[in-house]
Amino acid sequence: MYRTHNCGELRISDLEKEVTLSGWIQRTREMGGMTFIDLRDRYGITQLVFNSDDNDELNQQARKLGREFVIQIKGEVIERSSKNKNIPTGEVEIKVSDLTILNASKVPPFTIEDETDGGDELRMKYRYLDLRRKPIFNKLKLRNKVSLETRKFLDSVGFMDVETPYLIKSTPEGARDFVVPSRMNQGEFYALPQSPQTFKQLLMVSGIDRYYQIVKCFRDEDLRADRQPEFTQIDCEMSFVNQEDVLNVFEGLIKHLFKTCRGIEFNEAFPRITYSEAMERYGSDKPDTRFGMEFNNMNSVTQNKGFKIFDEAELVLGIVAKGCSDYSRKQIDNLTDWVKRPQVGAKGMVYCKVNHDGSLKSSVDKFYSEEDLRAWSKRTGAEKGDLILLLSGKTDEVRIQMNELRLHLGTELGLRNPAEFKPIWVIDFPLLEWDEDTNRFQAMHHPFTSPKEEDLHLLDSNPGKVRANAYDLAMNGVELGGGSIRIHDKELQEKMFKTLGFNKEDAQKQFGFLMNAFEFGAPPHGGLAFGLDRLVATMDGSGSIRDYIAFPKNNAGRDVMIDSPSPIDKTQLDELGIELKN
RNA sequence: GGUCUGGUAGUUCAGUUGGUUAGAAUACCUGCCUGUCACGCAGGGGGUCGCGGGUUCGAGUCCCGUCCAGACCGCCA
Repeated sequence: MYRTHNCGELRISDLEKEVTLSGWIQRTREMGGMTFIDLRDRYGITQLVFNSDDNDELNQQARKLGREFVIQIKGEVIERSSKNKNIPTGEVEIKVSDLTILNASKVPPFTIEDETDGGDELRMKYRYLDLRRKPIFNKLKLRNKVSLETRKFLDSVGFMDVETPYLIKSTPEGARDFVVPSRMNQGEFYALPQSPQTFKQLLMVSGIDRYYQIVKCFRDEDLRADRQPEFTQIDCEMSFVNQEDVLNVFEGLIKHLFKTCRGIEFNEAFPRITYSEAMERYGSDKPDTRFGMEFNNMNSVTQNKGFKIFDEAELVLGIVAKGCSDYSRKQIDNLTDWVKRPQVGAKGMVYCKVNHDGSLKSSVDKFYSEEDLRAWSKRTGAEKGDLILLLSGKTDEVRIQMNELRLHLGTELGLRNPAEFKPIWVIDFPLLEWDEDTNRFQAMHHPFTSPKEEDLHLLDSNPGKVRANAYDLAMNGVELGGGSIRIHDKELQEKMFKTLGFNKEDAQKQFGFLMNAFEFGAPPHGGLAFGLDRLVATMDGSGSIRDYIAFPKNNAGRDVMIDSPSPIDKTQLDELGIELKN
């Protein structure tokens, strides 16, 4: 038997017990004739004590042990003469009578402590050591809890877990596919699913009625702090539902998860905002509503006063930075430089200070009278001590730029509290968006999304104006997930493919299986998918998903621990019928 | 594909206008220390300054190229 107890459970009530413990050596402290060892496992730390007065040989052995050695000990639980209130086991220690080294360890390349000295690169290379650290372990533990509670909740409301295949068919729509060559079908390739979308719809045709799956999805696109090439979705689909039904069920899921995993209760219904309103007020389809600083349309109070930049702009937007009227010239210059970076791309920024004495000072005083500026502060609701910032340009561009500025200022001013959670449903997404590169419309969500009934008549005349039965859940500026009510009618699905520029043959070749299925009694259905990695990270107040994945990939899509991807040898290539270009 | 930031001891970092033998902390090793718990004290070892080229009397420092890492833009139905 390797252990009678773990390293986190012994208490003062266990005094005089003979116990066996196993674990890793966190630290050794030598005190002349005494040696203290912190023994660590997943559950905690227990102090071992060796004394040369009792057993000099054993004490000498203990001194030879290094960090991260795996040992097993037998001994008696005794009361400490000086106690450590910082750890749960701090009142007791083990007077060791028997010591076995189960495995030695090299000196670890970084310290296995909460505040490690290891950098990201090193931690990823030795991820198995990184995972020994409590902060990282706790992240995986939270993920486990969220995953478990998701299953409990969805099961309790009748959802059934069904697995769908990972080796499927490549489609040109959407993200790039990871492809897998087929040995038995040379020259042909499987694709890894970007999502189980079509399969879950087919399961609705099968009468599964309520499906869910916590499932890996794969996208061969560039990475970000919140994007990995393989990621996990909570993927769901329901039959005989409208948008309202779907939103209610999954608002219930999110509330359940926050309550059970974080002890946070949302008493109100999640607010809803239409896509167009979200763009007008926040310039984003995933607004961070933890703070205000909403956009104000300044066109009527800034144009036709002789300032050419504003006069020629399609849209002039203003936001208020609370209490920032005493920003120095340098601070404002820094902000201006920030919005002019290529990543944001603004041409410039206009400011107007509403000073504490009520006077107004702007960077464009030459063009605007005091009265004009009064109108600005009235329009934006700026008060004494505030700073108004204005950007102008083409509507789409200036909204994106202002969104960046708003989030930047929100961060700078400490308004984005990681302990605060503000969910918001964004609804009524456009069905299509114009793609400049291919000169055609693309599905904003995916080609199976149903148009709003009342907008159907626009599908031929003005496709860009058609709204979809599509919805996202955003929280704290993060898109947690989204979904739609799907098309379940073959004719409409065919028309959709036509609008997207598919000819009939291609549509049949790629999605014939789905349209054929629609001819055999497809029920109305819809669903939604949450990104589990993002959800867990957001619930934990973190913007990066990497630490919530046991073995993540780096910026370039590489796993630096196992060093993949890697070349394969010629024999393997030959079997697959593949020849490399160079 | 692009922009930005970084790469110096095992690790995290400092290193001034280009100028002596490249430092600190921590980790590691040795010795001392009987109530430590970030123990303490004394001593010690440890460097191809990512790599290649260039400028210079002289390069960790400047220039060019390249590799690696991170953040972002494009991309992500």
